[in-house]
Amino acid sequence: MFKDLDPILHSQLRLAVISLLVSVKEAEFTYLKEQTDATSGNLSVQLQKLKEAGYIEIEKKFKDNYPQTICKITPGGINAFEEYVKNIKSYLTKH
Amino acid sequence: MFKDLDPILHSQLRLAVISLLVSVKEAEFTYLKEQTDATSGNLSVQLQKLKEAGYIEIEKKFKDNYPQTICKITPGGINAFEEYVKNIKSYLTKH
DNA sequence: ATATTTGGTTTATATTATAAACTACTTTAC
DNA sequence: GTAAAGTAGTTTATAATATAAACCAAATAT
Repeated sequence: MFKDLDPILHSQLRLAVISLLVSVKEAEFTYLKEQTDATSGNLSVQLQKLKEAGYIEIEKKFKDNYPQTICKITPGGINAFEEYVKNIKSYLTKH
Repeated sequence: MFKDLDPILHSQLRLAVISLLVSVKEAEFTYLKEQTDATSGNLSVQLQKLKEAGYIEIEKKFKDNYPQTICKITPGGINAFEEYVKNIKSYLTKH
């Protein structure tokens, strides 16, 4: 009846991040922070978790002398997102 | 861009319970436990939280000598569910 | 030069979710 | 009639999460 929801994605911030990365494919830390309205600390922690889960890759560079963190979604991340979307729909309609 | 998700409903078990109660209007503890595949302890705790939030009402009776817990959704619960459904959709499509 | 800003990370704390243990009673089997 | 197993939960303890606060290193502005 109810499909299990991937706990990695069942988190407001992590879901928002993946939702963004699914379309843009690549985004800066600051862009994600802006779009999700998260605090830096929270975003930093949640990005690490998405990375540990293999859902995103994180690349650290420098841009105009400042550190720059770039995030990209992986095929596993895309897949997990699509699964999640499919599964949560079982909760959203009346039974 | 992303709407905030009611933390009371952004929980797999509580969302499942509300999803059920939205259609059936009234259900026993044991029925909810069966349908959601939850442990008794977890269900008990989450029902209390839904009650504290004013999303459900809980009535305790006896049926055939056994204790019976009946749950009903409130107008506030219905409203919160509909809001939640609307809001989570902002996460589920590509941006 | 020192104060502030940028772009983060780490650590500590509060909140949640889950599981395990327990309560209270009933039914069934001996 | 009493011991064992089952019903219907609640409470408590533990693990997992989210959030905030503090911190770091370097750059820029005053």
